[in-house]
Amino acid sequence: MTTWRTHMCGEPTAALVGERVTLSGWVARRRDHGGLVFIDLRDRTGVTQLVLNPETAPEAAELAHGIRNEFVLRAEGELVARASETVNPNMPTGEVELKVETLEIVSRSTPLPFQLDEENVDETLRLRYRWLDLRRDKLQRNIGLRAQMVGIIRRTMEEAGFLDIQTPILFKPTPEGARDFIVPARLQPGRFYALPQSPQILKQLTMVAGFDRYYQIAICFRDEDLRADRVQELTQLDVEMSFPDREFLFALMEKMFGRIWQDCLGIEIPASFERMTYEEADRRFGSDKPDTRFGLEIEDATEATRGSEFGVFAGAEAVRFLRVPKAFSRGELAKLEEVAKEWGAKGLAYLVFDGGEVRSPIAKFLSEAELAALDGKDGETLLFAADRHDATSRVLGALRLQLGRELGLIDESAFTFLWIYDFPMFERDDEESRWTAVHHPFTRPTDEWRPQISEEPGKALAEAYDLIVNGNELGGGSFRIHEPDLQAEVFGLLALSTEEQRSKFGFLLDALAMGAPPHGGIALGIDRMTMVLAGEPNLRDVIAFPKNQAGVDPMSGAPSDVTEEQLRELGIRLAVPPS
RNA sequence: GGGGGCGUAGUUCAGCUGGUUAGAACGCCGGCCUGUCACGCCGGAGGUCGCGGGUUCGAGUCCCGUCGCUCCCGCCA
Repeated sequence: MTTWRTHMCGEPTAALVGERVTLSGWVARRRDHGGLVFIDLRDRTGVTQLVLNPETAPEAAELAHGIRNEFVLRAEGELVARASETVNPNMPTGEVELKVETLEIVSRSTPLPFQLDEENVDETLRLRYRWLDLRRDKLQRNIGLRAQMVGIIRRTMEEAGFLDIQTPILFKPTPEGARDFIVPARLQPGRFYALPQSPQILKQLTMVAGFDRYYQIAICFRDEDLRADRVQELTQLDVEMSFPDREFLFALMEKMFGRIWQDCLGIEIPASFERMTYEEADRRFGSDKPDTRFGLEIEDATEATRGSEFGVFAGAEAVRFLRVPKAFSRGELAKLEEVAKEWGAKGLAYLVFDGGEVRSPIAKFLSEAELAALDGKDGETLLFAADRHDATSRVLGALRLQLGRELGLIDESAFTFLWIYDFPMFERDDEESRWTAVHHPFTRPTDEWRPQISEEPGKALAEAYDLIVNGNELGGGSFRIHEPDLQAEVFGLLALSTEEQRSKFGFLLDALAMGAPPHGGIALGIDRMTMVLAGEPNLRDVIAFPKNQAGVDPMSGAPSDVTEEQLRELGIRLAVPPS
């Protein structure tokens, strides 16, 4: 209770009837009857109806005629029960109203650039007037959920003995990963800091420093192109522990998510999450982040069609298919083929089992035995990909997701939590014909693979894991390399010369050589977690002040030009004219 | 870097196979209204049809270019 208000606008109930109440908030709507005026007064907690009666409060009623949407008011009076026929069952405070005696216009508003209750407002406009946009129910809820979630995260980590340690924002460029945001260093002309893509190395150093358990809600910067689920500055829960144990780490995260879902949504989730190897996820779902809210799993027909007369099948490394519970029309199949081609397929072979017939251009090439092995039921369509194994995964994984959505197979109210583990250490970069790290270069191989990663880098498995919820990668982590010789071996496989290793990561190798404990951890995307929690398809709607897809903030105009003087101080000359 | 979609009052949208003065709702301005809750009623203002060019007797509509936004691919250790 302050001089501004005795209650929040969402609080008045029948229990408060008869009390003197003062509310402050925004005008959500005004209904001016010429005599009586009704105003819906809103704050973060809800809405209460104000009634202004010219007979009992002539000054306040007079003032109310000039009030418009989004004015800020302070209203004082008696909270009264509404007559039964005027109760509004659609609002939580609908049984009561504030009979205003004193009204104060605290702050006025110009006419709004858009209506707060209008749907589909152009996003540039929303971002330009973000302070208004944020007043809308949905964004109030999203930002509120996010704050609640971060509170639970901090409590959970503190209880488990993790120390919140801040790491620098101005750090060293790390050209191995995403593109860096670069910051010129005025005190060191011609040199640059980089904004961290993640505090990865620094958190490892806190382990070498003996802090044992570290966490941080860290902002990470990646200068890459944006998507609905990707921003340039992301917030992550960054966690690291010494003498790590995977069961301990998984259980801690499961406890944290359990609390978040319970407190924020009132939903009980499994006490421990399902687990799946990378190989199994790829085999069954064609993805390393499968959405397991629905089936439609990929089936394999490689062996069944090995000797087929259909050359495309017989000659392919893998023949795999989706068994879709629908007999598609020719037009639908043409569209699906377009999708398959977008994902790199040359075409889309299919068998439609429809009314006792098989509709398909390829059926005539398949033997009775082959058809029998595929076991098509009436009303089904089998969609095939025949190619290298990874290509069939890509195509069928994408088709599966699209069909899951289109055919309504996804239970939108469900949450499926899933650990994926046993990731490969390396993948081949065909363009540069070298190995790159699947997770990052500091990830250790599994104990089994440790002695032999250099012999078969393409097969080596990493002690790495991802957490997937409803097909969204919420984060991932690994156990790290704490032995300088192993780290050097991995750097070598990644085609980093000894000189590069020293210049880029010398401090890490030095640290590992001075008593580094085994350590490992995880990082979870706070923005994406909020997205899943709030059921938002777009990351920007869970971030208070996001930038658009071009990395521009329509509100402030950032990024912007700097003055000649600023550039001169930094020793920088532009090679492109200022836009 | 590539592909798809969108761009018409302040806002959300309609505008047909090219054809008179580009409409509606909300918002805004003026007036009326004492139980509304998307209050109601009467009246009014408000448009570079993103921008440039072309085709045509005539372009919001067709064509070319361009800009902006958005979704996706690439990219994101």
